[in-house]
Amino acid sequence: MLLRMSSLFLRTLREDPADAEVPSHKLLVRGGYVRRVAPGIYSWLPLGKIVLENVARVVREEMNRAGGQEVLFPALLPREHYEVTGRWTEYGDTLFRLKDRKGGDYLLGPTHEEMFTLMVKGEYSSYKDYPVILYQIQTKYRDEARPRAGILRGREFVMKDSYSFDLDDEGLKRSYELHREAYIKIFDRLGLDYKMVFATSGAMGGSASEEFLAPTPTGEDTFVQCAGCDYAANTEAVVLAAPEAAAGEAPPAEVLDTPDTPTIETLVELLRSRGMDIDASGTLKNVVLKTRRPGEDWELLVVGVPGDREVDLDRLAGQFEPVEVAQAEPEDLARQPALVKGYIGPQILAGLGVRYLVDPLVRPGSAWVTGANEQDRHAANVVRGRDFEPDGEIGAVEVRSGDRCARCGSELTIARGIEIGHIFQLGRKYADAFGLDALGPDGRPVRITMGSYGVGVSRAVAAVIEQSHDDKGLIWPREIAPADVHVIGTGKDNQIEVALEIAGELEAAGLRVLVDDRAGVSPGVKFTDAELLGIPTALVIGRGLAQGVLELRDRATGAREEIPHAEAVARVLAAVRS
RNA sequence: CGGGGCGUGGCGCAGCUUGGUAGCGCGCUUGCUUUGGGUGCAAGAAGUCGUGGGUUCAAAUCCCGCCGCCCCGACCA
Repeated sequence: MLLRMSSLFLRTLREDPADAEVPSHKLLVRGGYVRRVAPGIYSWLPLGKIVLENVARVVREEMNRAGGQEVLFPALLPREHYEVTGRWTEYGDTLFRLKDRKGGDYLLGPTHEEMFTLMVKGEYSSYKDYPVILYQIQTKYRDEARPRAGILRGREFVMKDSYSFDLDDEGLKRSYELHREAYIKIFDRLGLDYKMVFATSGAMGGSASEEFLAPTPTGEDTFVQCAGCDYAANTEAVVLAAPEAAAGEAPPAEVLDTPDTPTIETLVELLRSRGMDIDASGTLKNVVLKTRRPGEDWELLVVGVPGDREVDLDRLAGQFEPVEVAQAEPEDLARQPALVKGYIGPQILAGLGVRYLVDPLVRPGSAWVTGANEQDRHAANVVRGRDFEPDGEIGAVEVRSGDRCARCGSELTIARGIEIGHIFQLGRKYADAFGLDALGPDGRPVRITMGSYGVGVSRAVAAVIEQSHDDKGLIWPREIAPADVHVIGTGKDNQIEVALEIAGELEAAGLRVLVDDRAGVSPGVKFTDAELLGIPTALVIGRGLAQGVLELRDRATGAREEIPHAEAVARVLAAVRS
């Protein structure tokens, strides 16, 4: 490949576009890689298109190596299949919907579980056919409430999604592992710094799930990582070390008169004034929420957390998906008069038929001061497992920097990252919806179990830039750079001819070459553009040419070295292949 | 959807307070100049001032409505 800048469809900008905020957006636009067409919708110019294809190529190679087979579904899909799984309605406003001339409903695919499931159902029917992994690299659409950050979060984006189909859980696990390994290779090759974080798709779903996050301050996902081991988790899925179990058996629960103590703060203050050794972390706060399945009524839910903690509604929402969670309103509480605001305790919840979940920090056997379900009264020594039994545990507390890792006990820190990949064991949700079975060896149908795996291809381009740029411009990792080497001819003699000559030799040697052969453009402009464009290696044919000297530059390190003209091709090859 | 900001040549902006018919930088065209860090000089091309209405002799500028865009939040398989 040989690109000549004298004819390349490229215009670089000296100023940041007014609508860009994050580095990847600014630099992609300034470097002439992309142009905005509408909010969250971008065109890719020649250099950008090359980079995008490079990322897709890496993804494709690794998916094929993992045994995946590439297919391609339409982006434009009929409503009916998404009706079967309920997603036509469940997906809400984020789904791009449209009508054809006959008034038929269509959508622009946000993800293609339905289509893959149907395709497999249509072709395969025997257990001998399985397992199988299919994938596509396709443009996806989501009508985001607020697209932002340029390429990072658009309404149209390129994504690789793959799906595994297995006969049993063991097979699913293997397919999941294959993807995990493939993703590691992909993101390594893309030159990304990334973390694999646990991202359980919820206490409700419960299947294994991990996200690949590229840590950067501009990321939208919050995760925790451990200072002491390699544990990392999405804040939705984080597991915190539970506190030490109290020694010995707690005395029987007792009810205390605690007038005017509707908040944890006032309660602790009162008890301390009576000489009790207690702080907020020894109290059990019970927060009333409500949940709603799609199309059903709200139900009350009480969540118990240590009194010094806040409930993280976002974290809960992620785990309840697609069930909605919200703070209960006074009128919701009114339906359960036994719940006395400010004095709610878990002791009576089971009797009321109100669902009660606790954060794992509320350990089995732990003793608490909590509400007595009477105005102005609290109860002490209320023990989980003795005086109340929750319906389950759910990570509910707002995670704090300094919380302890459940695995090694070290401190956790909170960081931000861009989600570039996600693998998870879907299970039989879609197979059930469409009745995807294989006929087993015993002549009976076996329900197929699926995995779902995504890589944000266009997003990865932006993520790479977020992690790899400086104040001068882009710094591409070799594997996805638009070219291997940028040959720059400066000067008024025969530098440009020599540049073209060397560029031709480099191309013949198998390199992808960008050559700056623009006449009448000053050296400063060429250097500045080269730094903006970010090709990893540059070869300058300039004033030293008469003495047989060229200059080899490394974009990432800024290193420059004078090399003999005669060795140029060999030296560039060595640099590119290092 | 709530809060904030902004719509003026291709891009980035000034002009609006105090109405008089549009300007700067970048880019683009032509000529000369310069050639290792965004050369210099000169001459040019290019704008329904988001949109509709109103006030006025006169509106980019004042008034009202609408539309759009950006940022923060809500939202985000």
